[in-house]
Amino acid sequence: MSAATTHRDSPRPRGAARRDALLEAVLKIVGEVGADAVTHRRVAEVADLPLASTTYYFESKEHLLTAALELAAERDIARLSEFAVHPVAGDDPIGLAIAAVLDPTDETGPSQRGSMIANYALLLEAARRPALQAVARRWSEAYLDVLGRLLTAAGSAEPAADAELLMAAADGLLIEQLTAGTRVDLAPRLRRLATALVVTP
Amino acid sequence: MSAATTHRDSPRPRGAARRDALLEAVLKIVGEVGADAVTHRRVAEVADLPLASTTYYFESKEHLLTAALELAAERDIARLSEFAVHPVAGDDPIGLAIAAVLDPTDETGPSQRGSMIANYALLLEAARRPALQAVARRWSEAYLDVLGRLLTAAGSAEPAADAELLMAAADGLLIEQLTAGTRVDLAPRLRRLATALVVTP
DNA sequence: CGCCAATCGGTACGTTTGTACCACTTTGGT
DNA sequence: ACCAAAGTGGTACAAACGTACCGATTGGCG
Repeated sequence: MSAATTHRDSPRPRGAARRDALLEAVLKIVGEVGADAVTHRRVAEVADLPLASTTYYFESKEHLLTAALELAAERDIARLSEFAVHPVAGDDPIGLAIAAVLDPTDETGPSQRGSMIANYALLLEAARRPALQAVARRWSEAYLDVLGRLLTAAGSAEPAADAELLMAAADGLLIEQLTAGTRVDLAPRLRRLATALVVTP
Repeated sequence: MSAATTHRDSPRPRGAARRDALLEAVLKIVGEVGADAVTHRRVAEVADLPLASTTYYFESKEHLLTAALELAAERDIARLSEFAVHPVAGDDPIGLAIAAVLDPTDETGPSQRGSMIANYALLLEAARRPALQAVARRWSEAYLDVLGRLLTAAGSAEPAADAELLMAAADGLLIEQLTAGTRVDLAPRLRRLATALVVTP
């Protein structure tokens, strides 16, 4: 975070804030309008920056989308890590697992919904662009790691398999909520799944 | 009585084949390249039809995408209905449920993968376009109906909730396979989930 | 200070886009 | 056979697009 003021070999050159603002704008547009609405001009406008800044920091639109996926993934992984370092034995591990996987839903507001749409839309881009698959894998592995830990604490006989199922079910339920426009609390549903898995040998 | 008393009972207007070919082309493009690659010219080229045919059958690009989602949904619902009318008691209901939800994976080849990507990409469009949410709901309800029936036969205490979880998990696993580029048999994983749910009161 | 490279921002260019238009052919009821 | 409606396809055009270019500006280092 803290940048050395003297050495210019710092990994954060001067205009890093602009770069971040552009990626932020990409995520906003993808979530609100769609990936095909991501144009250099619109990104620059949303970020309140001149058009040329987009080509200065990203050599092509492809790189812009790739970097946006990476940002979304890294941001979510950072959020997840708070759940990973939770050694408190008193808490319900299943409840923590569900909270970890449902956390983005908690914060109300349409912006949260938009960022979730952006996450899934960009993730799906990885299905067609091999360059993004590495990011997608890191993302899911971060989830599987945290969930596997928590399910082990919950007494699962197959923590790896159960983590995969829990994550998949959460993704599926969230996507269904987004696409059908419904609004129900997913926690009880996932709790049924998690408890059923944990008691199964 | 008037001259307009022509017989319009024909269920398919004359140019329906062209309309279908255009929608087919849209699905192919969405699956192989992406939704933002769907342009009038490319659609016409893939369908081997003149450019003007796209504007003749669809008044805008938006309508084109909407109709493509509807086609994908109706096609998949038709496939599903074969599992719904399966009264054979000797079969394993859980196996049938897994087969219903994993069926598109069976057929090998990259085209199947592409159509699955197209399905999820178009489905995600419904998150932003309210006009598509009705289609998305019909689609998921068709799955929930079939799965609920099969899980009831399997002895589930909560067939509706379990059907929702099974469908969500299948979607999540399929998306993960598509985005991470992995290739494993999902049936055993889903069987663990289904059996765990069925034995849980 | 004065320098130099990074950063900035305005503008230009060739391409692609969505959509409109219009002349032509085919179709089916009378 | 006739004719309105439906279908067909070539072309046109303004707008938006990705990207290149280049002079002005900035801030740390000698």
